[in-house]
Amino acid sequence: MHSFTEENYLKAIYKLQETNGEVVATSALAQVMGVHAPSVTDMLKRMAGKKLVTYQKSKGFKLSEKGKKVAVGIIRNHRLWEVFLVDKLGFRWDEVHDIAEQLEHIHSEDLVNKLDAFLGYPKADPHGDPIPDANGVLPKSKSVLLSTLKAGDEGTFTGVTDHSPAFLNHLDKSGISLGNSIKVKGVEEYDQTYTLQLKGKKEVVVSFKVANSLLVRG
Amino acid sequence: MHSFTEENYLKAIYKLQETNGEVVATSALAQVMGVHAPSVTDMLKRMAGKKLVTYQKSKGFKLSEKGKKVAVGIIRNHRLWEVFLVDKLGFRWDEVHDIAEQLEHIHSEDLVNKLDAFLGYPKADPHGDPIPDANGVLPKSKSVLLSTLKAGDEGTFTGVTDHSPAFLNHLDKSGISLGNSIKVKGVEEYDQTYTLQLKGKKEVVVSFKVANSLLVRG
DNA sequence: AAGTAAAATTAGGCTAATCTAATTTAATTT
DNA sequence: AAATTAAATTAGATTAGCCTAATTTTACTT
Ligand SMILES: [Mn+2]
Ligand SMILES: [Mn+2]
Ligand SMILES: [Mn+2]
Ligand SMILES: [Mn+2]
Repeated sequence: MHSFTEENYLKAIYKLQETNGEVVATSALAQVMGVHAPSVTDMLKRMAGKKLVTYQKSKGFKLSEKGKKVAVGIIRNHRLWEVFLVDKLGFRWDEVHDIAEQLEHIHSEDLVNKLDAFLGYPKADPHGDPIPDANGVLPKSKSVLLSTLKAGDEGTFTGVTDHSPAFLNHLDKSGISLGNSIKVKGVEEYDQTYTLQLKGKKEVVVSFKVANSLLVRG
Repeated sequence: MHSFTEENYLKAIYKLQETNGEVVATSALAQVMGVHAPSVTDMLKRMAGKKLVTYQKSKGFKLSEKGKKVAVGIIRNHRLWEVFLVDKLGFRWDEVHDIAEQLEHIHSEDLVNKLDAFLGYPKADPHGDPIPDANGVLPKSKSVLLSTLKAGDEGTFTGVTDHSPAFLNHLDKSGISLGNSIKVKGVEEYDQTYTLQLKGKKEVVVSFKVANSLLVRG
């Protein structure tokens, strides 16, 4: 079907469109793919030939409907495998991403759907990212960054925007886990340090850097 | 690490050495890999450069210790994934091979060992093929072909030598499953048709072609 | 509007893995 | 032992995905 490389480009373009708007720049894609700009131009021409992206010379490009479908499929695979690795095999949430990067490219509709059933049709992966259903429908998130809350606000910790092992480990050490109820006790004026009250646990102080990578739902 | 292609070559060479003796011919490998002879020569030169095979121009080649280790690792992956697909996801034994051909190339020691534990350290895959342990040790099989038995002999059905879905489906239809106790009631002189008594079940008649693809242990 | 800086593309090359056609080496037959 | 056939290798191309260096296009300043 499609090569791993194509699938990785599609996924990268999808995520860039999600965060940076419809049209993607060659340089931005080169950066996230870890290749140089001419390689992207080259690849995009081939992908445009296969109708996976719409491409206008020097104007940028975006996914076609077909390309979007493939991208969402890969994301579905990735997140379901992450759930498997954590829930069934006992991996920690900071260990699974790289393995899922490989597993996401296994081609079998049947497999991913049976895996989905085996896992009990999870709605989110171990990092709180929503899992597209078999039709490619991805629930719209209602979460906001913890850094947008003020003293007195409350919410539930639903996800992270930084997926690095370093950050995830830091959260573990701080005793903050997905699903925790969080109340903002105070925000330091000077450096925006957050003092949090975790439901039934002790208070935790987190930097702005951390607060700015945590998603909460009111 | 190694490319999928390299891994597939290594696995193919390993299996050829197992059945056809130490030294493998270019043409034989080309045949099972589904490529033409010059491609094999080419690939072998590269693999010899990486010390995965020992190669003497026009004399044939065999796996190095290093190459053998990689091959057995791939086989371990393949067979464990097949167990997962059948035991956990509910696939039939005739459906899993192609998916396992993909899964076997996932690179993670940690993953395969956790999978092994999750499955309860199975000794054989759904087709009865032995699973190498984490050290690459592969139990020597004590099974023989059903076609070598005579009237009155008994045994347990432990594996197949033909892994095609067509054959596996045929066995299902005949009501013959892995682990069944089998007694040879008689062998037809003319065409070597076998009449079998399955423990607690009705008699089954199978052709020589079938008897010649079934492994039994005395 | 012209000049400069940044972004994108073109041109030309490289490697892995494949191919076909031609040639060489080894094995069999007579 | 010579002739023939079969197996293997060499020679020369191709494709996907990448690279660097050079050029062109677009965006931003003055
Ligand atoms: Mn991930
Ligand atoms: Mn994730
Ligand atoms: Mn198999
Ligand atoms: Mn098998």
